[in-house]
Formats: sequence, C-alpha cells, structure tokens
Amino acid sequence: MFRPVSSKLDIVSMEEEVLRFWKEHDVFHKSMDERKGGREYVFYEGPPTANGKPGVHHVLARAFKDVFPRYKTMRGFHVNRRGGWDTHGLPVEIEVERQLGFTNKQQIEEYGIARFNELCRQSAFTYIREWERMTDRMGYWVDFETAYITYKNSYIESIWWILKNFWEKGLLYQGFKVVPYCPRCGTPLSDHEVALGYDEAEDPSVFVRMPLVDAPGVSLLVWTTTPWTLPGNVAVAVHPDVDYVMVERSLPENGTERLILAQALLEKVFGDEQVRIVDQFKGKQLKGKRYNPLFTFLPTDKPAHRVVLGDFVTTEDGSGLVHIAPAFGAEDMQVALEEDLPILMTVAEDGTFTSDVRPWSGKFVKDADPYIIRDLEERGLLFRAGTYVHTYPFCWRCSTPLLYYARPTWYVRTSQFKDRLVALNEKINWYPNHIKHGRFGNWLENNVDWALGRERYWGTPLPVWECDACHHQLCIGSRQELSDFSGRDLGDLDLHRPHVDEVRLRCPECGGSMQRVPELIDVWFDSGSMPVSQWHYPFENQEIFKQQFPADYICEAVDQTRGWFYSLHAISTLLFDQECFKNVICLGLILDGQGQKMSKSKGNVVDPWEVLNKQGADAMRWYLYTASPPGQERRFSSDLVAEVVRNFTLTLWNTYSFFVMYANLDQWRPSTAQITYSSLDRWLRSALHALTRDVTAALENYDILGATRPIETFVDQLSNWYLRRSRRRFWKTESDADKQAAYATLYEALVTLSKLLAPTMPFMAEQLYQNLVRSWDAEAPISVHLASWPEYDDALIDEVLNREMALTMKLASLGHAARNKANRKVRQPLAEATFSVGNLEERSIIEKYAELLEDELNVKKVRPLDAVGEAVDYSLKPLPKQLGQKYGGRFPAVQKAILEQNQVEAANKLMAGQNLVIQVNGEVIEILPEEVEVRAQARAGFAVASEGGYLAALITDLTPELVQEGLAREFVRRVQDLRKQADLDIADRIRIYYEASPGLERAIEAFKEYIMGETLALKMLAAPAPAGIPSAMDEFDGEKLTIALEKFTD
RNA sequence: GGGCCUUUAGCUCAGCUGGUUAGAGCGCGCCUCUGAUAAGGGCGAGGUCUCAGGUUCGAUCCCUGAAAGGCCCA
Repeated sequence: MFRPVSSKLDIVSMEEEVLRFWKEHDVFHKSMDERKGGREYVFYEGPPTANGKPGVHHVLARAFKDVFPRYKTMRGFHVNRRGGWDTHGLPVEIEVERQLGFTNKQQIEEYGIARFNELCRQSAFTYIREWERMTDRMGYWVDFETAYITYKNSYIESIWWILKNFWEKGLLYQGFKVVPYCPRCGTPLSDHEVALGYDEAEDPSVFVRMPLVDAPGVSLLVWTTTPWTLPGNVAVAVHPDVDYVMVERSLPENGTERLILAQALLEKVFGDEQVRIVDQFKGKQLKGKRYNPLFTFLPTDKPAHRVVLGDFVTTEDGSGLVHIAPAFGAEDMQVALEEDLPILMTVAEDGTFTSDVRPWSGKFVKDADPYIIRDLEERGLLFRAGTYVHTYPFCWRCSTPLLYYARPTWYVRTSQFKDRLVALNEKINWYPNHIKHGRFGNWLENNVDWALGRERYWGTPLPVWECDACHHQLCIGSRQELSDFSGRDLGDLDLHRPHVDEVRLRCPECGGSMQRVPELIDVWFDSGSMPVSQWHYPFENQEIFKQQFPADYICEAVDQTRGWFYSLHAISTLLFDQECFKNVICLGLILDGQGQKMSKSKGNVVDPWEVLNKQGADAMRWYLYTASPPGQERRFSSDLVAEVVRNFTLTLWNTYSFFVMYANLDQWRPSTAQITYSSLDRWLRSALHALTRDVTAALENYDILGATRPIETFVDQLSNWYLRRSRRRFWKTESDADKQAAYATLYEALVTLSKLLAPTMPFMAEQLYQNLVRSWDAEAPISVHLASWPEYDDALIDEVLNREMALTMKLASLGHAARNKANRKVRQPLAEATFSVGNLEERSIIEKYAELLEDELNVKKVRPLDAVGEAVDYSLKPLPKQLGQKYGGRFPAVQKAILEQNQVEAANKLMAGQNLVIQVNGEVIEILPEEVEVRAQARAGFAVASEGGYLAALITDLTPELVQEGLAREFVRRVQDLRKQADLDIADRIRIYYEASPGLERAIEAFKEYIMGETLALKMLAAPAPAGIPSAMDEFDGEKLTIALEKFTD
C-alpha cells in the first residue's frame, strides 16, 4: 500500500512535514557526508549581512544558489555547502550609531571604540534568526554550523596574510583619493550618504582666461562653478574629437583678444556679440599647449599647466575646456594619475585655505569665492562671472555643502594587472553571457587601483605599522609576526580596533616605536578573500583549500559585478594568477507586480513570509526559476506565485493522487515483470526520457529555464492527455497486461519527475519520493536528495512517435472544435469524423490512431477524408521556407505560378506523391510535394474546423440508435454526479431507482448493461425510490428523469 | 555623459540559425467535459511585435538611428 493521498493538497503542512523529516534524519548533512570521497563540486556562498531582514531578493538568490549543489549531489559529487556571514562595514556602524543617537565620528571616539565595536559585533547578527528561519523554510541547504564569519580573528589573519603578500609584491601603496567630504564633520561620506543629501544650489559660474605661453594675445577660455579650486589648477582638459575654434573679439577698452573654446558653445558664451572665427581645429591639436597659471601659491614638482585630452569633456555647459584640480575632483585626480600631473593641496581638513594660499588663508573656501573672483578680475583674467543653479550634494547630517576632496588613503595596485584580470575573465562562464564582456568586462578594461582604506572603526584593520621616528613602514602578515615585532605573545589579541592600535612595534630600521596606521580596509576585501580566509589558509587547512579553490559555481545579483564578483576576481588574480570561479549566474532585480522597484518608501515590498506561508516554498521557488531568464529583472507578487500553484503544483499533485488511489485499489506494486506497453505508453515514456535528457543537459549548462519549463509542459501532457486518455485503463475491473502497462508507465513518470524536480522543488519531490519509492523499497536512499539522478535511455526516445502523437492531439483538438461549431456535445455519439492532413505520411497516422480519436471524440468511426469530393475543396499553399531557400529571388514568381495551377488537380497530384511541373519565365521547374502544403477548405454547410493544413469534418446526422446512446450517457452522468454528492467510495456498488419519460426509459432499457457497468450498479429498478436516500430530478433533451441510489449491501 | 539590459495581447511571458495565418498562461464573454483535478477542452474578443530607416524574394528576429523604462558607473 502507498500512503493514501487526498486530492486536496495542503501545501504548507506538506512542506512542514518534509522539513521535519529532513531534520529528523539529518538529511542535509548526510547529503554532504555520504558523498565524501566523491568528486568535488565547489560552491561559494556570498556572505550576506544579517543586520537587516531578508527580502524577496534574498530568496531569489538563495533559490538559485540551491539548485546546482543539490543537482551535483545527486550526480555523486561532494559539495561542501558552507555558509558565511559578512559582519564588518559601514551599514553595521550606521545602525549602531542610529541606536546610540550619534551623528559624527567624534561621538564614537568619545564613547570608546572598544564599546562601539562590541555593539557592532552584536548588531551584525541582529536578524540572524530571521535569516536562518527563512533559509530553512525555503529549503536552501547551507551549513550554518560551520559558517565562516568575517570578524573572526582567524579570518582577519588570513586577510593580513594576503595583504602582506601584496605588500611584498609592492602592490600596496598610499595615494590620494578624492572623496565627498564634509568639512564640518571632518569625515568623508559614503556614496549612499551622499545620495541622501542632494539639493538645489546656486553657485558662481565663472569664465576665466588662461593665456597661452607660446601665443601672445591668445587665451584658453575655461569655465568653473568652483572658483575656490582654481588655486589648485594644474591643467586644462579638452575632448580630442570635439571641434574647437579660436575667435577674435574687441576688448571694451581697445584692441582685441583671441580666445579658444568649443565651437558648439560659441552662441551660449557670446550670445549676440560679434566675434570673428580665426581658426578651427580638433581638440587633440591643443594637446600639450602650455599656459600661464592663474595662481602660483604652491610649487609644482612636475610639469603642469598644460592642455590634456579627456573623453569626459562635454559641450553641454561652459566652454568645452575643463579646469583640472586633482585634489578636488575624482575625474581630475584620474587625469592627474594618467598624465603625471602634480597634486596641489590648497585646502585644509576643516575646509579652509592653507597658509600657502596667503590672501585667503584660514577662510572657508566657499566663502572665499567672491574674493577670488575679484582678484582675477583685477588682474584681467576674468572673462565673465555669473551664477549657476544645479543640484549639489550637502551633508545629510549638518547641511554643509560637501567638498570633493583628496584624502590620503591606501590603494591596491590592481591596474598593473589589468591584462591578467581581463585574460582570466575569459575563462569564466557568465550567465547571462553579456555580463562577461559588458558590465564586468568593461569594468575590468577601465580598471583603476582599488582604494582600500577606510577611516572607520568596525572592520579589518590595515596591518601596516609606521615608525614615529624614521617613518619606516612594516606590513604584518600574521599574529606570529605581530608577536615577534612587539616582543610579546599576542596570539589571543582581538585583531580589531582599538586593541591592535595599542600594539607598538619596534622599528627594525631605527629601533624606534611603530604605530599602526589608522585605516581599516574596504569590506569588499573581506568577502573577496573568502576562498582563502574561510579556511584560515595558509595557517591551517592547506589541503582543503586546494580542493575548494576555485569555485565551480557562484551566484548573486547583478549589483555584485563591481562588488563581490570583482573582489573575488581581483584578489584571486593578484594572489594566485587564477580565476576564482568558473561559472557564475548573475541575477536580475526583483520588481513588484507592477514592475516597480521594491522600496520601503513606496511600501510595495513583499514580505517573503507572506508567500511562504500561503503558497509555500516550492511554488515560490518555481516561480522565480520559470518567470523569466535569470539575468532579467523579474516581477514578483503573491498572485503570480498562486498561478504556479494552480497550474503546475496542483496538476502534478492530482496526477499523483490519482495514481495512488487506483494503485491502492488494485494493490499494484512496482515489479520487474515484462511489460507490454501501448503506443500511448510508449509515447509518454519517449517524452519522459527526452525530458530527462533535456533537463540534464540544461542543468549541465546552468540553464535554469531549460531545466524547469519543459517539466511544466510534460506534467501538462501527462495529466491532460496521457491520463485523460488512460483513465479507463485504470478504472476497468479486469487486471490485464494493459492495466499493468498503464500503472508501470505512470509510476515511472512520477518517480522520475520526483528526481527531476528535486533540485528545484525539493519539498514536492521529497513527498512523491517518500510515498512512491521509500514506502515499499527499504533499500532505496532515505531521501530523494540522496538518490541518484535519473538516467535516460536514448533508445526509448522516439521522435517519430512524438510527432505522431502531437498530430493526434491536434486532430483531437480540431474534432472538438468541429463539434462545438456543429453544436454537438461530446456526450452525444456521432457516426463519423473525417480528417484531412497535409501529406501521405500524416494520413497514415489518422488510421493508426483511429481508436484513440474515436474514444476521445465519441464517434463511431474515424477515417481520412477522401481525396476527392466530400466536404471540402483544396487549395495550395507554397511553403516559403523550402521554396524561398531553394529559389531565392525567384520565389515570388514560383509562388505565383503554383497558385495559377488548377488547385484541386494539383492538390490530388501532390497528395499522391507526385511532383508538380510548372513554368517560370520559360523555365521548367519541378515542385516537390513537401514544398507545398495542401489545404482543405470546408464547403458550405459542413461541420468542420481547420487550422493550417489540417481539417476535421463531422457527420452530424443522428440515427435513433445514436440518440438513445446519447441519452444513456446523460443518464450515467446523472448517476455519477449523484454518487459523488452522496459521498460514496469510488468502488462502492449501488442500487439505482429511476423514473423516466418514455423516450429515456427506452434508451435506459437498451443500454442497461452499459449503464450498470459504468456506474457500478448491481441493480436498476424502474420504480420510485424509498424515502431517505439521495435522489435527484432533472430534465434534458426533452426528457424527464428522477433518480435515487443507495449503497448496495446484501 | 558612458556601459549594459528591456520594450511582443489588459497582465506575465514564449517565439529555435530570418520563412505558412506571431503563440502560451492568467483575466474577460459564451459553450462544454469530468468517479483524479482547486482543474480540463472549444469558440470569441484582444497585437501598427515601441518608432524610423536599411539589408533581403521575405524582418518580431539581422544592421543603423531614435524613443521609453531599468541597472551600474561618472
């Protein structure tokens, strides 16, 4: 006996039962342990931060992460499914600051870094229970017990080892990075903090003259909205391909001057003023021209004050010549690095000019703007001054305008490895593929050095110590080294601030005292180092590390291209000159049901629990897999998941419960006995094995859509064709070979489905497997997730049979359509259905599947339409695919010639397999039968339906005999309804009482035996029913009927 | 401003290397089937395949340009 299964499915309790089963038998750990010694399949968990609640996008990523480890496990691989948590970084700090009501860094220092970091350590796991609960409930198998945690000393120590490695290769250096900086708070702001504070601002708009050294009377016309940056100017940038002009204009005093600017901006700059264009050239011709600096407060240690080229220059505003002050703009800094320009620091940390800038020293830079403008004017360097309204970032805490400001920081010299980064990317399979050379590839091509330093508290400290005396720097690569240089055992030291800051080292150069530099490192370096750090490599686990690197598969959302994907790739390239992951699925964003981005402010965030508690994890996962290609953004709503339940889950479940019900009734057992399959069975098995082949291939190619959508199609065909057509085979009383074949076929399909679904629908798969396999086979693996992936048998895949059945389904569908048009319900038997098809081969299929079609359409006879006469005319449809490819440009003429033939004559010829001979421009051409489709068209007055070259025609005349049979079927239908209403068991025998109008009475008498067989009636009495038993009255086809029934007991 | 993605029915999505009348599901209206089904089947309404050029015998598909939306980066 299989466990009885209700046709009603309570998804949530079913899934909870499976969860209990997995826990009870520790199936997850068995899935790793039992495969030990097998080939390794390496998966990396991109560590989430658990200081926020998990959302739908996390479910998405975890659903995709889960598929391949499950699949590979079933293929015999050992998959170490270690979890991980990202614990450092600004989001954690901000959350703690918010709790403490802090608004600036000084408050943290006053509070104490030790206490602050302790709160961060706890805060990082605020929602860890939520994460574990959600992960567990959705069936994502990842090992939390062994999860790596980025704040652990061992993890940090491995990062130090990596940094020391970089240090020794000369890849770690101090430089300047331009950051948005609040001069009042004295701190740089992160990007998302900047995003909080954009506002309208009115700034100066200033055009200045920069006189060329080698061309007296000629000046570059340069525009800026930040005059305070002009003392820091070291270059002027022009676009190489933009047209520039030199114009001559009269000066108000007297005489003329010549100015250079972009041609496109002439009108904007000069308006109505008449100027004379004296020369025109491309920007690249200006390259290297030297000009006299506006200010010379600071000495330049490198060649400066010259024209450089930059693609970023636009002709939207200003003059098309951009003033470059490397200390005050990220782009400027980039140019300075590329062109080897000096960096002039004219501004102090509090936002005032330094003492070098004598006239305005100590003045807040923005307040100095008017003085600077006046100074330029007095010296004749100002062309025009006005104001300019634009959006500008302000500090979200104190509303001070932010300055873009170069801060000293640490860099990793990744740009030196650009070619390797690009080359190693070639080895990675990206899904979707366009990321490889698109978003990710471009990012690598434009690689700039990784700005590693962060002036914060909760993170991995940069292990560089500097000597107070001789400024010698030392990079520490392990706790052992730290102990050695400090002269005491620091093996148990907490490697966070402030504890490491307190460690003083002895300078190996001068014997002086060394102090750690203040910076932490970027948290992306934490997560990007996980292949190494999760194992505390190289201090421990050398073997495991080698085995677990690189990864076969990782998967995250597309926002990780510049995040985790990059940090993994960069670290791996610099450290090992090897790619870090071989296959990566890059997921799109989740949108709400209306296609809007989910955001808290819009209030359209879907809580994953809403769906998990209603439609369940399987349906949610299935929707995410099947909705659209993984890289695409996808809409998500509870309703869309509910559709999955209705269309897929319940269809599958009902098929399964049908099987269990009848198998139990017949006490059917899987056996190895010889089976004689019907053509319907062979068709289903052919489809099943093709499905197995296709799903397997898709999973091997990381194609989730290919691994899921075909299963939907198969389940639909299983339920709505195979089962519908086979119902009687299960229902009939005798247990013959045909019935055995039906059971064996359906059983094989369901068991195979449970395995094919295991990676994607783990709960349903388990449920089916437990009942269909484990319930009788104690030898079988205890879980479907420990079972072997199904093999397919190529010999069973019969493409011819598949085509035949597809055609048969089409003909059945046309037959139904014709019935509809003729208004002949299916319960009324008809004498004959005839079909017309496009060619001879298909004609034979009509005969081959006549019996099936007769049954499906409830007709006494099915046959091909006679080639001549009958209900139709014929016409020809030349097929463009065949003829177009063969005759190319002559196709229209060929088509015309074919249509000019006598259609009926030509059709008969072609259907007889003969060629059609036509003439085109005097040339004789033979048209083959497969190049033209013959179409039947209904003559008026016949019940026909057609689609393309296919047509069904019905003979709708009814004999008295057919009418009676129709009435008998109506009677059966009423009895069956009543059985259902009376809640009788499917196998209960009954006694029927009935009173019918004379016509119906005669029909019942004539078909009494048939009726009793269909309804399991042992007695039929044409008499009034005893009181108190279920009864019904009805009128149909002009007849009246009262029936009643009771369970037959002796 | 740059890179990438998307645009097909009211909604969610297919559409294979260009080729018959562009499909499916949901929703809507009508009809129907059923002793597995919460379902299924049929018919109908619903499409300038975002737009404009080009290549081709033929373009939803290839090329160029534009528009709208999205993501990332400046």
